[in-house]
Amino acid sequence: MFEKTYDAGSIEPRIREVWQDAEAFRAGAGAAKDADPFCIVIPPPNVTGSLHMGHALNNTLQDVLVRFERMRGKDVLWQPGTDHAGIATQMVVERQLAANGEPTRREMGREAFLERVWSWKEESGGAIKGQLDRLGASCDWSRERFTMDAGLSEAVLTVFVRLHKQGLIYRDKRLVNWDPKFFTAISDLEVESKEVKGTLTHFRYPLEGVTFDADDPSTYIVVATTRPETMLGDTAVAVHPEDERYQHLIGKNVVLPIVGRKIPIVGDTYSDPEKGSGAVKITPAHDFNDFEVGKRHKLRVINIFDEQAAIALKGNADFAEGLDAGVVHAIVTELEGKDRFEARKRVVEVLEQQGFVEKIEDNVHMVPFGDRSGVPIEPFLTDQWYVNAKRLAGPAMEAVHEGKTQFVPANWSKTYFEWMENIQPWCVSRQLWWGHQIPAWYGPDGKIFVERSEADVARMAQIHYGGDVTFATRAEAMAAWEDPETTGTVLYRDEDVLDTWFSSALWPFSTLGWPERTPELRKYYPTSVLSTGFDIIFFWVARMMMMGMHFLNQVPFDTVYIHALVRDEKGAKMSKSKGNVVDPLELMDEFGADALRFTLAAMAAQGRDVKIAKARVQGYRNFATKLWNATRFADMNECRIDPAFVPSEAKGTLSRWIITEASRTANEVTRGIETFRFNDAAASIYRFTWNLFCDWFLELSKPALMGDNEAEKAELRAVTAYVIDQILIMLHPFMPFITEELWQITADQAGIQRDTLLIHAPWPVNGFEDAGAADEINFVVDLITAVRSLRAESNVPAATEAEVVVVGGSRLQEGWLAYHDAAIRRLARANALKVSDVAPPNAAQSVVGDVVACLPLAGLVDLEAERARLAKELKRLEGEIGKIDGRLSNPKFLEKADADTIQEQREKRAEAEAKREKLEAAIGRLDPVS
RNA sequence: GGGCGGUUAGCUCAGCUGGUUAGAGCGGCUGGUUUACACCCAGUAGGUCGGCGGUUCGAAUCCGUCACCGCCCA
Repeated sequence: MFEKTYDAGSIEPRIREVWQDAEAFRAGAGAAKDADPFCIVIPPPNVTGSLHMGHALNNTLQDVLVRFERMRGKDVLWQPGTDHAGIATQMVVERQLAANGEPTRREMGREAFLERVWSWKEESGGAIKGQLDRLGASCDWSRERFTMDAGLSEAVLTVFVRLHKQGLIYRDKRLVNWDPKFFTAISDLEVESKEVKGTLTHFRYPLEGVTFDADDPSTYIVVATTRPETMLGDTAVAVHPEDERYQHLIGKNVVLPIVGRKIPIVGDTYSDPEKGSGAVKITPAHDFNDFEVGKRHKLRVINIFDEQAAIALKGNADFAEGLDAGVVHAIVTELEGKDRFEARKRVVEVLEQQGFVEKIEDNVHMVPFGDRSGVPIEPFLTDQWYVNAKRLAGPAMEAVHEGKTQFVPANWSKTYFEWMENIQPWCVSRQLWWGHQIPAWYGPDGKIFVERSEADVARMAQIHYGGDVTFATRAEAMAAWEDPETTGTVLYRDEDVLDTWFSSALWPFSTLGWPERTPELRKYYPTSVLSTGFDIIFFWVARMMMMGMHFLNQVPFDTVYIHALVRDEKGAKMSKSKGNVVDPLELMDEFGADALRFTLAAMAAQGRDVKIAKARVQGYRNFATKLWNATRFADMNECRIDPAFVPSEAKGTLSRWIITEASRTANEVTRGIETFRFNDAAASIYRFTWNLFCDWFLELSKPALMGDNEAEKAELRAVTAYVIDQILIMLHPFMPFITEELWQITADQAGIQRDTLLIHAPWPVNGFEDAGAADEINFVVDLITAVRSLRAESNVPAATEAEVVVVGGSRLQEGWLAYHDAAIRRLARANALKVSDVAPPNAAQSVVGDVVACLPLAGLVDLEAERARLAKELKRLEGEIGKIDGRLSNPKFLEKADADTIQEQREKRAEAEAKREKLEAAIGRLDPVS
């Protein structure tokens, strides 16, 4: 039964259950026979995550697509799941341990720790699933996957081993972005550069063979740095080869202060003569640019830090080489173990005392921060595993060039290409425990075995070494290798895990069962659409493209839809630290999931940011209520679904008009969704429902519904029920809950059984069109609007009924007026509707198309005001006619514009001219007869 | 420094391939207990489409340029 008001909070959980019981989201549910497949893989949210506005937007849009295609009868799979989020998850659990005062990760050991993470995952992970459910996301939860589950881990293993055998994964010693808080490498995409107020310290490096004199610039060279402490690892000074100031010094040495190392002055274009002194210090172990300079000049690479970015010079052979042992000892005593910031201070102090500091300036510069840890990243020289991304990028770029995958909006392909063209080797190893452990084993001779399993490794190792092969932890293996007593060969497995994105890159096919050749893989791959934010193009889209092309030789998806970024009302990016986060869960609590979804869809215009405003959500909540009440009204008037009703056979023009409009709307909504113009689709269904169906159709129907023409009444009732059904269908992808609920209620009221739930109801095709009916109803609508306007402007009290006289109507129009007499009188608040050849005296007048609506208001009309109003309208019209005349009298326009346009302008002019004449006549009538 | 995008009503935004009287929602104002709905109804005000220049018969729409704002990459 119909409750008085629509209550989203109580309806939504019930509808969710209905879908669940019907397994309505299951792959292929509701599909037509031999249907085309339609598949979307969800961008896997972090297992630690909770629903934020970006998720809400993205998943709403995906759900609109998915529900739409499902209703069109396609075989739909929306594949859900989460990723394991290496660093984030490990962090969460470590924090929990700390809060409980439990042993740390290192204290409890790898195995115990991983157990903890798993049990955390089982209990608290994946909260987002319930939140997506709340939103109405119709993913096939029975197929839910997790990047660490067995199947996906198998895929990861297969990919790693194969890429390694193909030479596309390799181990290398390079500078990485090192996170000194988490003690792990991270990819450059996980680094955020931020502006920081720091200092620029200018050092004087004395030239070799001259006596240093701070007052004599010819005895030293000035270098400026934002990171003074790294000078301990300097191995050169670079100047621009064409810089006249320094040319004579290239090839000479300077003596590094404190350290005493003699390091060369090299000529390299990296040094910018315009900047600072034009000379720069080169620290290959601690700066990416310097590393390149170092390679070009074969400079030594001296690492001065440990993994916490604290000074580590004790026992550091690279550092000690070529230095006086006493000096090394002094430096170690002074600085050993100090972190980089303390060391910075101390180094500057010492150099200052010795006169080596020329000046220290305030300086704003960019500093790289770890996006998870929030600490400055340290370029750090380590052994890591790399993917040869350049090789994989080729086919991935080619596929987009050839249009096999299309970006929507197309512009984003630029971003994709830009990154792909400049792609760097992808560092995939992470010094974490939570993740896919790298399938690489090390032997005592430095040999590395990359295989799918320990058994495979054992076999290969036996061939390589002969004799027994056993496995141990890294520490144990190292000890065994040192121990002369050891018999056989001891191997240990790489302790590191893979970047989470490595497994995410396989998502479009690993979730479908790859490397098994499953039926799902065959049916749904390549998937249809990938929907995501632009910030993920590099992280994910590009990598899925690379992996998909490499391993399946097919693109992972036909279309990449890039949605807007959600911002707050003022357009600022939402972030917890700014405190401007709008919580979608709260919005759903307050206004319902349908309202939130509709808002997001309506605001998802392409190429724009989405600024979420509460008032907007409220407005669409009101829309849901409006629909609810309209349906309730229809029910009160016994507008019941009539299964025998055939819309194309409706007789009344009002019926034929609204059916025409409904089918036009269906076309618009269809096109909107097909072209990812969600806002257009949403606007279209909104306008139809509220402004046409509720405001006009229902209002115009009222007299007939109240009247006693039973045949007419019966048809209107059937039409009303039919159109409501159409609205429910078209609106369902946007507002699934209220529509499904009404689908049930209306069926119950009609005492019929629906063939399917609304979620599987067929989408409308092949529209009905009766343009003649539209002419008639539009005439009536315009007339009513004009009369209402006249009343308001003439200050006719709402309660007063006035007479309406229509002047100059054709026979046809007079017929319309007679037919709709009751409706017009009702909506225009008229006690009589008359037709006349002459306008009554002292009437307020308004030109409606080719007739004039008159409101005779003896004594009530302010003639001056009326004249002014009509004159204003006349002026506007004359302006318009003038503009059109300008065009039509321009020979070049007639020559160059196409025939249709010219014809259109002529028609417009004729219309305007006719209206002008009526207006002039109307003004003439206001003059007292003289 | 390189690239991308934005600037349209008080606010938030539509306006696709040039020809519209430049639209919507919110907000404002006026008036409303009409067989649903005040989360409503009716009416109404409000815009030199950021500036300048160009292409064109015709520019909010295309091109250039400047200004301001935002984002991405160095």
